[in-house]
Amino acid sequence: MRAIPVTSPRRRPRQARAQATVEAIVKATARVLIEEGYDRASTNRIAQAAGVSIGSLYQYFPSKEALVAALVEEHLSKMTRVLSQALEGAKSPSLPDNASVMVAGLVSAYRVDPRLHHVLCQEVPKIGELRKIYEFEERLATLARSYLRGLQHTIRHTDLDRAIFLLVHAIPSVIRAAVDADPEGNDDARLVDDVTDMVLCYLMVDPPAHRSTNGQTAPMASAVAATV
Amino acid sequence: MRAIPVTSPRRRPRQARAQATVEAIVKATARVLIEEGYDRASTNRIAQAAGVSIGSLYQYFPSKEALVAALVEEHLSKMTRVLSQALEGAKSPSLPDNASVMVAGLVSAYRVDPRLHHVLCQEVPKIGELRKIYEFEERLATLARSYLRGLQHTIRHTDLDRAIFLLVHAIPSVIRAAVDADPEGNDDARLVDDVTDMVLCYLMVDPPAHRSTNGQTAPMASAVAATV
Amino acid sequence: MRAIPVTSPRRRPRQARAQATVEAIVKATARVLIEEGYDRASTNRIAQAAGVSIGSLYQYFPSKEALVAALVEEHLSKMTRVLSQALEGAKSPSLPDNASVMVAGLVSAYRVDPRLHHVLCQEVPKIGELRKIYEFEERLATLARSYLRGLQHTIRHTDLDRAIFLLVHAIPSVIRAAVDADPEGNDDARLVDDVTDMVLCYLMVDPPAHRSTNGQTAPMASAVAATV
Amino acid sequence: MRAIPVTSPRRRPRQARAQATVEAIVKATARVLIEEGYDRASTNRIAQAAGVSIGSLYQYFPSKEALVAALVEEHLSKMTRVLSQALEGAKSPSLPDNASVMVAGLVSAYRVDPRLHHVLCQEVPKIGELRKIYEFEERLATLARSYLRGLQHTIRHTDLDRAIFLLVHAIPSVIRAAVDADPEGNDDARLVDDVTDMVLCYLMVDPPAHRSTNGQTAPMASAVAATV
DNA sequence: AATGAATGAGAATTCATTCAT
DNA sequence: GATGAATGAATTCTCATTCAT
Repeated sequence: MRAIPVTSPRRRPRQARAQATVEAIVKATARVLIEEGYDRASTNRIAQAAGVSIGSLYQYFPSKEALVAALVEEHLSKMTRVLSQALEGAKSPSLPDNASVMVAGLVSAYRVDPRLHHVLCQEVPKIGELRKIYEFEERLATLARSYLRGLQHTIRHTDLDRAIFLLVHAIPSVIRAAVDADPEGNDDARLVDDVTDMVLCYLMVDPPAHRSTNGQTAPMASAVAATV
Repeated sequence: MRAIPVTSPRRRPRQARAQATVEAIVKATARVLIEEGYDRASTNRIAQAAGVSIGSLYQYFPSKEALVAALVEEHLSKMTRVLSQALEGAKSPSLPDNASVMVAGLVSAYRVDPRLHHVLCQEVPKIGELRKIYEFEERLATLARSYLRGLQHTIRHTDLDRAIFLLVHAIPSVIRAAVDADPEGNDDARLVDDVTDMVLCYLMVDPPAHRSTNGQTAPMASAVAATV
Repeated sequence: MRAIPVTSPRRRPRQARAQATVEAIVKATARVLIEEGYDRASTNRIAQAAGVSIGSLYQYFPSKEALVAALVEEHLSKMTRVLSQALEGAKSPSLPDNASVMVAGLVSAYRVDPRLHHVLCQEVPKIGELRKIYEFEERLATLARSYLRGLQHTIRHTDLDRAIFLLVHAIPSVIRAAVDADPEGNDDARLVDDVTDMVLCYLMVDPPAHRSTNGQTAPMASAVAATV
Repeated sequence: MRAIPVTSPRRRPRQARAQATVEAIVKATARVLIEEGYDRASTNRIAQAAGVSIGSLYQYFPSKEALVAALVEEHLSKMTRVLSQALEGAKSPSLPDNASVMVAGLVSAYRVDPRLHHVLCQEVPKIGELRKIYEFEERLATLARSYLRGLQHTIRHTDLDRAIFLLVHAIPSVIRAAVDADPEGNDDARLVDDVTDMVLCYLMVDPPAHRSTNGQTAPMASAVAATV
């Protein structure tokens, strides 16, 4: 099958100068990936974009894949951090409240760098370390599972894992599509409402009263979304 | 930015033999794409896999992109055909009935060649003609729009396009994930039920009685699914 | 330890044109190896020296090692051929007669392309297929063994294999050194005599009468040598 | 042709610490050369193996060639030292006695670091200073010449230089082969006997009585060998 | 003196594509 | 029409060497 190249970083930069170089390289990787696409993103081009010699690039990254893997890792941790921060505020035990905060957090996460995310998901071959892009959704599933377990009684589904499987695949792709379609994020409040609505309809035995308001933004939910 | 190569087929083969050659090449492209991934899939390898000389390949396809574009086209039309066939049978005007048939049709469509679909969606750079892979979901949206317009009164949403946007992105990604996770398709009946349930919850003012059955397959829906 | 690269030839040339290309490449490899040494002999330089594009080179040889391996093989078979031809003539069962013919044959073999032989032995890393340069001496040992077994009674040594081990390592290196020191081969007749003398002294219970003639060429032996 | 790089050591280290560094580097060179082969032995790898920064390496050695040249020098002087020590003991004017001591000394010399010797002889390109590896055999020739001149009358050969040429190329290669084939040196005593026997047969008008004992170790000779 | 970051020429190798037969 | 030989730009990656700290 396919060979999996080495992706573990090569040398830990000790001096500040080297740290800067590494960062410049990773940043340049993102830029080139976005602007040129995965297969046009040659290591030379990336080095050039980073204002660094090709030798320096290989001093820190043993292969092109290692480069992208580092970027994936960074991007993922950014998304995770954004999501976590968004979730910190709201600790209401109510599913509806939480759902909208969660969805709003997700939207923020997917706003971190949508164009990079796109390339990482749609062009990068998912081999070895590069499979890690999928991890965000896995973390999401874990998160959802642990939260929803405590609310089993308000949920229609007997098979919670199954319900989570559906949501964890349905929600991100809706958000991703919406984010891609609306780069400025003008409509994010409504997006949050719509997705939240979808989630609540799907999960709850008795969905909340705003059930029929789709098309008009429900005030509270969008207030939360706007703060993200 | 990125150059978009010529992708229109070079010459329409008139003779049966040539037709066979073209088919062999496209089939080989699919095979190599699946086995090697996009960037390892060289035209020489494809020609070899097709049992054809590289010269012959270029006789019919002016570039690698044209080759993959042809494959995308073929794959898309197969999926569309499978979906259409699935929809032909059921003409009940009832949304619940139709939804499950539709979902079952979609599942069948995504079963056409999941591994190829994966490569086409997750690896192939989406430039020029290769964007066409997104067309399936666009066709889906059109289909849904025209069907649901007639049922506005049974639907919660005032902004139908918006609701369709959500569904059209949510449903395929759930199905794709489920199909990838269950290559044999043993659980397809349940998948159809679950997704249908999700759709109906989301769309209908008064979702049907089986609302709370998730985790147990609703007989009727799975009966339909089984016939696909 | 050290990675062993692929060395089996890539594609069998079918057309005459390709055959010529392959030959040109191997010839160029020898030339560049001799002129530049192993580590300066880049595949690009070789391709250029062969008047062929680098792509053509890799069409037929999957790696630099494969290239050198092919050369080794060719060189070895040339040497073997020359030796065999030299041995064909003389079928006398007498050890002295045979020895000088054998030695003369060896000298001719080591004259095939001494500079190439030198690089192949002294610079090329002996990994994988490239170990084969050592095979000539192994073949020699086999040859000597089968011949000398029939003459056990005229030989001083009870442990024949041991005696052969010594000779098989002693003789070629003397010849090689002499060949390198005398590129024109003016002194080959004397070389044959000297080495033959050495062999006979070493092997025979009663070495022949010319034992003390070293320094003056014994007529018969040199006559044989001259015909090679 | 080939450029010959600077090989003279850059600065004579005066301090003990620097001396230690230099030694560590040369030792590391040997290690890496043996383990990785010449072309995989990069200066960075060597510096790392020496536990020294690449900058320090270049402080003492102006080039890779200088590094290897220093190693060659060291290795050669070790071999010479071992040989000299072995010769010191025996000062008998008898050729047979001396021959076996000499051969035993040679065996010890070639046992100094056979794997390094192998790389140095068989892989390192013999340019510039690196030709020095051949010097050992040249010193040997000188040694043999000066010793044997005094024994002309017991020797069959009128052309002594010629005889020495043969021996000086024959003997080391036999010893090298035997040493490589028997890394533990279990058979060294016999090796010494066999080679000595070969030498005496070749040189002497009346070879000693043990002429026919090959295959059984002659007691005295092996006694000497055992003491080395 | 020492460190290790940085350099960039150059090596091996691939692959889309062209062209002679 | 078909074949497959040939092309060479482009890519990944290494390594001897220099230089700032």
